[in-house]
Amino acid sequence: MRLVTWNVNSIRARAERVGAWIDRQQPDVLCLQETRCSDEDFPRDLFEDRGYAVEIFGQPGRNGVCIAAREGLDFKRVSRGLPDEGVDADKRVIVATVGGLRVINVYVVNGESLDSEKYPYKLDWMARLGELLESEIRSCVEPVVCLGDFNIAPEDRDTWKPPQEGEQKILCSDKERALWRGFLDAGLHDLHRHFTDEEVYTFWDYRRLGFQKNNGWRIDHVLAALPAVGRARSVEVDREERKGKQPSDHAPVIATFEM
DNA sequence: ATGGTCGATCCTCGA
Repeated sequence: MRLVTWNVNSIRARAERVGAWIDRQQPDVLCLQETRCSDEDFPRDLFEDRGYAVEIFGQPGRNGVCIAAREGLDFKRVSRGLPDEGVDADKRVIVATVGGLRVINVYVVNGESLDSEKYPYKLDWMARLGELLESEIRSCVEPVVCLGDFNIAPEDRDTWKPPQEGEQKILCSDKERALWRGFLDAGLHDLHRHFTDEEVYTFWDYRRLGFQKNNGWRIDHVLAALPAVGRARSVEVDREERKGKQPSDHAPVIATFEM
């Protein structure tokens, strides 16, 4: 089972690259973030023509998530959004049982900076995600996997430019990292760290020649609860996909499971 | 020393 998370930064702008990548990499389940597209405008054919079913949760212009899965893997119990959200809430999470896993695909709030009003929103959103995760882990019969763009570098080695001693920076702040550790305390394991101590990045800013200088961040993660950790075999970042013409600013992360 | 992008949408905002 090849399970993928990839922030594509617009599914319509990325359609050609996403299609070619699927053809090469043959994922079984593909969790995308920042589709940046209304459900009405979503290019379903991109997936369906390749033999994938797709469940979408989008909004015009920003955010938006989807899960595509090889036909036959059988989507069940699909849910959209965090519990008790209004209809106008950001479209940032979609959950489905597919391929024998409980898959929680998330696009965590970026937060912008610590003095932005988006920062407390991020902390609150993460706390509410934490409640969803605990509830899924507690109640779900299938092994739980939560993957996506978490907009968190869990440790200083997960960014090219860690904060100075005593400094608080977005994606690295004590409060963000405490919420991240809360996910781990709930029983989830960071699969990348489960397999390796390697420093790898998943995101490089388009600005300031981020990729050329390897000024990157490891902010796209695959978290797995215990039964799924036992089935996990590898986690790889497809850094090559960040190269070339019109790449997303994030690389895909591929986790494999023996099911 | 500094700034160097991209995408969607409206000519700015968000990342």
